Amino acid sequence: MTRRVTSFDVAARAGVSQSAVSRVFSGASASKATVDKVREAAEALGYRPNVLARSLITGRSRIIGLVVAYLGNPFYPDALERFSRDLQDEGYHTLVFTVPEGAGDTDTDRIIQQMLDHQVDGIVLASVGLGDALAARCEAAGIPVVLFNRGQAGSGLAQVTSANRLGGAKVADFLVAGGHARIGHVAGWQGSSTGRDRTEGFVARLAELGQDCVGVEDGRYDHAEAVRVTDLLLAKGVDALFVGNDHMAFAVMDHLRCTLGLSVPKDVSVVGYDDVPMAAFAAYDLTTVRQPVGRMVKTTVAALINQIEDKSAQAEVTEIDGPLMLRGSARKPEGFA
Amino acid sequence: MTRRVTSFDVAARAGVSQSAVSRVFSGASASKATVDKVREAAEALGYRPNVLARSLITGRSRIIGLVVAYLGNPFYPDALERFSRDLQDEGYHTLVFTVPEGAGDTDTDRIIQQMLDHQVDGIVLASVGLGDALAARCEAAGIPVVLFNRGQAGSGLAQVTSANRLGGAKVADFLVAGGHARIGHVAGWQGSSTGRDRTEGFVARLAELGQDCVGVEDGRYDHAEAVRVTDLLLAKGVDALFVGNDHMAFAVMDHLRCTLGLSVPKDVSVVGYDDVPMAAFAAYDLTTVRQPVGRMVKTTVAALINQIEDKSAQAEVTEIDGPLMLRGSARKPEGFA
DNA sequence: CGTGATTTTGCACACCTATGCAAAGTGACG
DNA sequence: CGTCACTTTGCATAGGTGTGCAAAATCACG
Repeated sequence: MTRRVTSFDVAARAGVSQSAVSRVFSGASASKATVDKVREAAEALGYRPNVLARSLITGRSRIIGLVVAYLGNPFYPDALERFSRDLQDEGYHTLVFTVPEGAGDTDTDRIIQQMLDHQVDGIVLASVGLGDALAARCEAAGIPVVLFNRGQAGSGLAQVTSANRLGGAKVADFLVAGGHARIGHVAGWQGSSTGRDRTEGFVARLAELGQDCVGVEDGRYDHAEAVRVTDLLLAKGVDALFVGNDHMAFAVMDHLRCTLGLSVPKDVSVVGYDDVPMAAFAAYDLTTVRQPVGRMVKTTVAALINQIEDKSAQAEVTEIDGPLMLRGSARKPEGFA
Repeated sequence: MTRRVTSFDVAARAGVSQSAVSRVFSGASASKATVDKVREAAEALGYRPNVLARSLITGRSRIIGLVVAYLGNPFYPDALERFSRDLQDEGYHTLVFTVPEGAGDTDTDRIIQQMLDHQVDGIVLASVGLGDALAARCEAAGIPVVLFNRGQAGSGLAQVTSANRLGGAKVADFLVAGGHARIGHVAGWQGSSTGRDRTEGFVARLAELGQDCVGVEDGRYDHAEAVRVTDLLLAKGVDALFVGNDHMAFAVMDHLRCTLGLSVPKDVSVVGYDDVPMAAFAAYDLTTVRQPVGRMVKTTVAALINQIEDKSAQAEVTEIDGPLMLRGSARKPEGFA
């Protein structure tokens, strides 16, 4: 195995100093003549700057830590793929950390520690619960953090979500317009801001419209749990269900149709949240609120890079609106916009 | 922002030399007394070794590059999650690279280059086509590579797949035992070894059983394409379809049931390949060959680490057998084992 | 206690690049 | 040509760790 070719080798061949080589490759000023000589020598030798050495001295690794909890919900692989792509386009790379199923603060802290070890320039926390200690740790280390698809009030951290309250309200409007009289809600995990916000927006709008929600049960973003609480709501005689995310909605629909032999939307209308690709599959054809992943990711990346490049930048809280996708799993009001 | 605490700081406080600190943290030999002093000082100062500096000098980054093409097929997020976890357990981290949809060799090469730049200790290529140049490049750079869920004959690279030929044969056995007379095949992309192997195993076993395959059409692992060729096969009057992976099978089933109004499995039996979590959803209840992701990933990780730690290690080619999961999308032969 | 074998320790350097600083170079203008 | 403003260049050092080498310390044993 042959030794790596270094900037000194290039310098020697080009007849300049090592600094000159460094300057050419880090985009600092240099005369046309030098640039040409260096470029040619580098080409000939197959030189590439050593990223590690560069990071060591600049203190910037151009690596972003992406923490993600559960890829079983297809919303996240989609987001992950886009993060990787968008970050690549910006010259950054993605170090992925998965936090184990029932991870406590200890695990999260260990992961944060590992990210600090790798000197990541920024962190995206995708939908992971986090202790208060975290914000402080990152603050101390001066590492920008953006929460993706989850908020934490008063944390002072930047965050990007969809307009969850508004989304919930849209569903309420839609179901009421559809003439549903007994509406139930399989909520997203109430320990998460997204879950709470969707529920709040939904219930509040129902009230505004003069309807009571027949029942709200926490489905905890879990298949089995969603099915269990669906039965509770059915016992109350619901004719429509707003389910906290698509992933649970699939389980609910399967349960209604295949286990109970009910018809969707004839017996029960079902509305989800996320608009994952699968929601458009004919087997489900799920009416759902779209979370605009693409824009959410782009916004997150922009916010992160902004913070990285300008440490004094404000931590912004962004909500991105998404449309209600009208499909076949819920009765359609006539002429509903 | 306070300066990082270095091994010199710890050394000073512990009253030893910097080398001693280094030795303690890199697990080299040291006296009990030194170890204790260093540990205590490090604890007090909150010292953590600088990973970059360490990597720079050892030439080992403890980072694995994971290249993945398409996360829309839920098989890959599952694998990705497991890779991240298993590698974390082994003290490695995962740098994710996504290769754009219609990427040519140029893109792949650029990605490889970026991984070399980051001095990854090893590379997992998950189901990505690759030019011949690649193997040479990695060979030259001395970086171990393992192909995951795709093989390349004669590349000399290590690879881990499921027993695709055998799997295809199992499906043939099953469908014939089920009394199907006109069997068709929506093949996985024939440009990939997995696609070809499954098809070969399937067709060969059918022949052994004295049956002709009514038709074989390349579905290219793509929804729309799978649907298109399904129509071609239906025109030939098939009563059973073996589909090259679950992801396509869902599209095929949706098409058969929802667009054409056919019954699965009454009119047409459908069998998939992968056993992604969704295959067990009641809406599909897909009979399929399981790819044991867990074991495949563990095997891949083991093979990779083995190669990293012992550069002279042979590049092994491993096939892992998985069972046929009997569900409701295909007619069941009586007493089929 | 003396001697040789073995372990522990510190010194100094290597890994490879970026950057502050001062010297050298370039060009403009009177 | 002289002066000044400005750009380019090389020198030297920093960034934080691992490791070969030789000196020092420890241990075993007669």
